[in-house]
Amino acid sequence: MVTPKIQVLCVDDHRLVRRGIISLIDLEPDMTVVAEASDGEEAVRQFKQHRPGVTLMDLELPRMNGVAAIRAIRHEQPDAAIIVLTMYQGDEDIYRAVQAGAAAYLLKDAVPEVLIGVIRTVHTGGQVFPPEILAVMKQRASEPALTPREHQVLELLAAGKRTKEIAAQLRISGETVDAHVKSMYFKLKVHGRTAIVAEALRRGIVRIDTNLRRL
Amino acid sequence: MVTPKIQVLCVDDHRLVRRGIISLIDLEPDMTVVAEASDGEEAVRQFKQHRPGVTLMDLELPRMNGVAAIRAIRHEQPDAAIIVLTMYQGDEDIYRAVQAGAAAYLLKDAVPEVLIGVIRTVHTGGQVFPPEILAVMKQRASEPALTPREHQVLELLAAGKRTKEIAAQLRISGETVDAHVKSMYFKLKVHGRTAIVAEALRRGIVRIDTNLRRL
DNA sequence: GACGATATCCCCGGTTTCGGGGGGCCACCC
DNA sequence: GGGTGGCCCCCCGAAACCGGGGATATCGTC
Repeated sequence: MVTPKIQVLCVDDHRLVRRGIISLIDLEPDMTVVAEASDGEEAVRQFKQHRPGVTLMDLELPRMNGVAAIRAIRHEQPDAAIIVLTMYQGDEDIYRAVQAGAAAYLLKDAVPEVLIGVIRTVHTGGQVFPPEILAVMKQRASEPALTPREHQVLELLAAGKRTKEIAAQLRISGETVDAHVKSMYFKLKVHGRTAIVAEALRRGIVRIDTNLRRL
Repeated sequence: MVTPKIQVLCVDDHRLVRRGIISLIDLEPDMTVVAEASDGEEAVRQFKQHRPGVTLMDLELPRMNGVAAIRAIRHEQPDAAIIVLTMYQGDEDIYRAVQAGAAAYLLKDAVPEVLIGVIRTVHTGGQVFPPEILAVMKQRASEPALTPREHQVLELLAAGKRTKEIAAQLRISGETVDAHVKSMYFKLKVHGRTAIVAEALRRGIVRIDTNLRRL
């Protein structure tokens, strides 16, 4: 009698990483990688097509980020088991991914055996959050969230723009920009323009775009 | 008659990535991974012990960064063939790694066949720099370099500190800090505190420390 | 309909930064 | 011994930012 294998979808934008994960999983007799994807949109497509029992998802993806992909997949199938497997990039990622419905959160330097174990666990409906991840989640939950507008302002701030430029781009007055910035000083408990940018980057609230320089 | 295999040292802090690389290389009949390392210091140790024909090196490593490890290895053996295999993190990395003596620079999403080919090339003394990497090198070479002092100031600036704090920490006057900052405005062609931080991060000149939050 | 959260705009006094300018010291190289 | 470059210090007016305060409107929720 043949037990059906656990079908895994592997999403990561780096070929070599996918390669490593696949070689690892296919070593196990009771699981197999049925599809891979290198960006968020493809991940959703592949999910719809293959309906894998478990999805392994990186968060930093081109075209559609991991969190958005998780949301799309869970919208498609609300009980989809998704494991986030990513580098640590700040607390915010963890919070967002869990909000979006991730069933587990692992860092990329996890030992192979743990990954295998987690796949089995989430496949049967379980969740796995290591203690350090849980600690971040609890911490984060106790902190005030930024409003959408504040987030927009923060984004532009982190892009190096100054009050006037932000005001122009958002079509609001400079005073309003200031008001949002001041509100964030309180929420993030920092003082100063550069400090807020540093803190936001450290927490992973915003990112800088590191693309190969436009030539 | 047996041709000796190309001996490879694989350095990366993520187990899964090493795993992928190894499974790839060991598939080739004429090469084999003889050692791995997950941080810079271990990389140097392993190099001394095994004297591999080719070293695959990530740049973001704990304990000793990749560039420093490259320097240490080349100091040990000036003709050591080292391939940098990393995610793109800003132009500065490329420049520094090449300065340190890297024989090739590949991005982590390179196709496996390319990696294999590059290993063979550098093993016979060759160099491989893809056109986009070359372009960055040329561009960077034409730009003014920051002085050590400026770099220090930039680091503190990116940590969110303001003029006074930087002055205190560096034991210089606030005016001098300003002078350095102004000099960098010119060199980096930006205006404003937040802009200089954004630009420095984008280029990879400085980094923010993203460690799991100290609890 | 009252309430809370969000978003907008405003005022104001004090501090910091910006962007010019200036000069002096030292070490290294030609 | 005269450059050159890094580093340090200073001045000043204009602009930006800081950190309080308050006012109004909207939009949900309860």
